[in-house]
Amino acid sequence: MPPADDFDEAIRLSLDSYNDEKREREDYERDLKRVKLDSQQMLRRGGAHAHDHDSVIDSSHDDAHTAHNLRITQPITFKASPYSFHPPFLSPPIRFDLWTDACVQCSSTRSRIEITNILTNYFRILIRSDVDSLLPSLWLFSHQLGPPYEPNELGIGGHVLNRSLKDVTSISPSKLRQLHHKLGDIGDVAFEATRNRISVIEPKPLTVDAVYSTFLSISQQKGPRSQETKTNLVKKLLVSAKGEQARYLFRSLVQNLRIGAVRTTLSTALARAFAMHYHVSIEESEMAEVVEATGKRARDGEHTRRVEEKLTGAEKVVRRVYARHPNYNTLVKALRESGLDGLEDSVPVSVGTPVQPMLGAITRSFDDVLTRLRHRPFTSEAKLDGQRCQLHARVLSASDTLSEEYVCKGWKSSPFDRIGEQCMVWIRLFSRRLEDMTEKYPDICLSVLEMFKTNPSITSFVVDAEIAAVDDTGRVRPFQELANRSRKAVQMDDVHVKVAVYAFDCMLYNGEPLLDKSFRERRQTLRTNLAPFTFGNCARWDHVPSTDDTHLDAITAFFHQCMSMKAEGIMVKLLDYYEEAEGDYGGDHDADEDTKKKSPSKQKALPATYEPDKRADSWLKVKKDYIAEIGDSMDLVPIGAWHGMGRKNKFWSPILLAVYDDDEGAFTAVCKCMSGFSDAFYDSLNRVYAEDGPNTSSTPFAGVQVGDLNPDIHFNPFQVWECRGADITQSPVYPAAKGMVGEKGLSIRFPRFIRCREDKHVEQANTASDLARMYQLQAE
DNA sequence: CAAGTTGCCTC
DNA sequence: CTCGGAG
DNA sequence: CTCCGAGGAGGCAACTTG
Repeated sequence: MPPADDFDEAIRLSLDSYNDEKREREDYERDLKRVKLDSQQMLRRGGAHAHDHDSVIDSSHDDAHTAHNLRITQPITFKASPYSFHPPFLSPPIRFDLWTDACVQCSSTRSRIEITNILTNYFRILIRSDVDSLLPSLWLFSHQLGPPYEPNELGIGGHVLNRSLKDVTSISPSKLRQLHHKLGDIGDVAFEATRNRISVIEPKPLTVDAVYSTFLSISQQKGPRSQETKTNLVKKLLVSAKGEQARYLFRSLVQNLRIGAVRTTLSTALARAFAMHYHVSIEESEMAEVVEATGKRARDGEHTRRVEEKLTGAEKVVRRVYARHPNYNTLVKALRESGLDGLEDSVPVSVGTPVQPMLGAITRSFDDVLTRLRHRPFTSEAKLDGQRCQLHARVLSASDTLSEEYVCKGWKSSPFDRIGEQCMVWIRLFSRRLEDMTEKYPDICLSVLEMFKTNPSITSFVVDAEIAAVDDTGRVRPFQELANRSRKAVQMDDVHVKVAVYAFDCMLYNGEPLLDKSFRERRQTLRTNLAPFTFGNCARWDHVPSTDDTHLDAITAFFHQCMSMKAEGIMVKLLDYYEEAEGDYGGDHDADEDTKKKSPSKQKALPATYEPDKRADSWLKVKKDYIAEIGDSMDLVPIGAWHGMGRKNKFWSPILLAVYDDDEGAFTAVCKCMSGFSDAFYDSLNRVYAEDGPNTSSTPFAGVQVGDLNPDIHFNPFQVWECRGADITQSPVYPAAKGMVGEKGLSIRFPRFIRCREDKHVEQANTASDLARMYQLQAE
C-alpha cells in the first residue's frame, strides 16, 4: 500500500488519463460520423468515381482539391541538391503531411539522385526541427517498426484495410474490389476513396510520431478480437488522413511504399543529411587558395565538388557501419551524439547483432568463373539446399553484467563449471533476413553449448552457416523437409526433423571481428577452433564440403559431386586479396584460351574480406538451373491470369500455366509464372489475350482444370511456352499430376518464362506423366 | 473445438 | 529465391 | 553495375468462423 498522498496522486493521474481517453474516443467517433456522412454525400453526387483512372496517378499534385485541406504549411520542394537547399525550421512535432510530401515527391521521379536528395533534405529538416521524429520517419520509410530481429510485425493485410475503408468511407466492398483491380494498389484505392472528402471541421492533423506509435500499437495487439482492435486503430488514422496521406498510410501498412527507395538509399540519405548538418562547411581559407589559383569563376564549382566529396565519404561510412550493425536505433543515436566521427567504433560489429550476410553474384558458366577469378587462389564450396544461419554465441561469466533484456532475447544454457568458474552460454541464431530464429533450433543451441564446454579457450564467436535437414545416416534431405520444422518455442522433444549445421565462415572469434581478414584466414580460424563433431541429441556440427583445386575439370567434378548430394550448386570464393600486376598472366589454365583474349591484362583488384550486404564478385554462385545445358526446362500451356499490381497493373501477371494430361486430354494447372517476361511481351499478351477477345473467358475453357485456383481471367489453351525452374515440388494446391506421386499434386520451384514456342502445338507440351517422372528422377 | 483464412517467413 | 527496368 | 519492386512455391502460426 502506497502512502496516502501518493495514492491520491495515482488516482488523480489515472482519472486524468481516463478522461483523456474518453475525450479522444468521443472526438474520434464524431470525426468518423462526419467523415462517413461526407463520403456518402460525395457518392451520391458521384464525385469519387467521376475521374477516370489515367488521371488518378498523376493528378495528385496539380489537383487543387487534394493539397489544401490537411495542410497548413506551404508545400516544400525537397529535390534540390543538398548544398543549395536550406532546411527551414518547422515547429515540432513534425506532421505526417511532411513525410507524405517526401513520399509524393520521391514517386514523382525515377532519378535515383533526385530521390536521394529528397530524402536527404527531408531528414535535414527533421535534424534541424524535430530530431525525435527522425527515427519514426526512418522506420516508416523502411517498412519496419524496428530492427528485423525483434518481433514487430503489423499482422494486418488487405482484409483489415478494406474493412477500414468500407467503414470509414461507406463505399461498398464490391466497389472497393473493382477499384483495387483497376488501380492495382491498395494505397491508390485509399487515395481514390478519400480524395474528395470534404469535412466541415478539419480533424486534428496527424504527426509522424503519432502514426508510428499507432503502428507499434497495432503490432502489439494479440489474441481473440485483436483483428477488430487493429481495424479500429487503422480507422482512427484514416479519419485524419485523406488523399495522398491516406495513400501512403495504406502503402505503409502493407509495407510497400513504392517510392523507389529502400535500405541502401535510406542509409545514403541519412549519411548525407548528417554530413550536411555536421561538417559541410568548407573552410574559407581552403577556398581562398582555389580562387587564387583558378580565379573567382571556378570557386563555386570547386566548392560544390568538395562538398560532394565529403558527402560521398559520409555515405560510405554510414553504409558500411549499417551493414555491420543494421539497427537504425543504434545508428541514429550515435549520429545524434557524436556525428560521423568515430562512428565505426561507436557502432561496432557485436555479438548479438547480426551483420548483413554477404551474398554471391550469379554466374552462368564455369568459363565465367575462371574469367573472373583467373589465376587467383579460390575455393569451391557446396551450396546446400537449406537455410542460411548466422550463429552468435558468447560465454557469460558470473562477473558479466548484462541487461536482463539482452539475456532474455537469446538462448541461455544452464550453468556449468569452466576453469573453476561458474558460467553459462548465451546464443542467438539469425536467418538470412536477420530474423531471430533461435527458438526454432534448440538442437543447434545444444551443439554450440557443447563446443564451449569441450573447448575452454572459446569465449565468443559469430559464424555463417547453412542448416540442412539430414536423415539418420547423415545424408542431406530436401528443402521441403527442413520447412516442416516447427518455428516457435520448440523443445528438444518436439524436434522431428533432424538437421546439421554446415559452417562456412567466421566473422568474429573471441571478441575479435574478422571481417577485414582474408577468407583464408577466417576459414582457418573456423577450422582450427570450431571443428566438426557429433554428440548425443545435438545437431551435427560440420564444415561445408569444399575443394581448393582451381582447375576446370576439378571444379566441374566437384560440382557434379555436389549435385549427387542434392546441393543446389556451388559457391566459388576468393581466398586471398590479390592484385594482379600489369601484364601479368601468371600460371596457366587448361581452359583459358578464349577468356584470355577477351580480358585485358588488367583485372580489377578484389578483396577477399567479408563484405556484408554486398553481392561481391569475390563470391560467385553457380547453380544447376542457371546453366542452360544442365538445367531442364518444360513446355507449358498458359490457361489463365490475374490483373497485375503496381508497376504491372496494365498487364496480365501472374499467368497460370498447365501441363497437358494425355490420359484425359485435359490441361491441369501446375504453377503461376511472373518472371522472365519483358514489357514488350506483356504488351503482346494484352493483344493475344484481350479481355473481350476470342481467347479469353470468365469461365474455364473446355478441358482446363484449375483446381481451387481462381484466376481473374481464363485463357484459351493454344500456346506453348518454354519455362525453367529449379526443381519440382509436392504441392498442396496444384492439381497437376495429382495421385501420380503420393496424394498431392506437383508444382515447380522458382518458375520463369524463357520463350514462346511458336513451333509447338498444345498436344506437344509436357505432360503430367513427364512431370511425375521428373519428380521421381530428382528424388532418386 | 475443428476448419478455413491470412500473415509472414523460408527459399 | 527469380527476373526486367532504369539510372 | 547497382538498386528497386514486380511476384513464384510452400509451410507454420495465429486468428476468425462455422
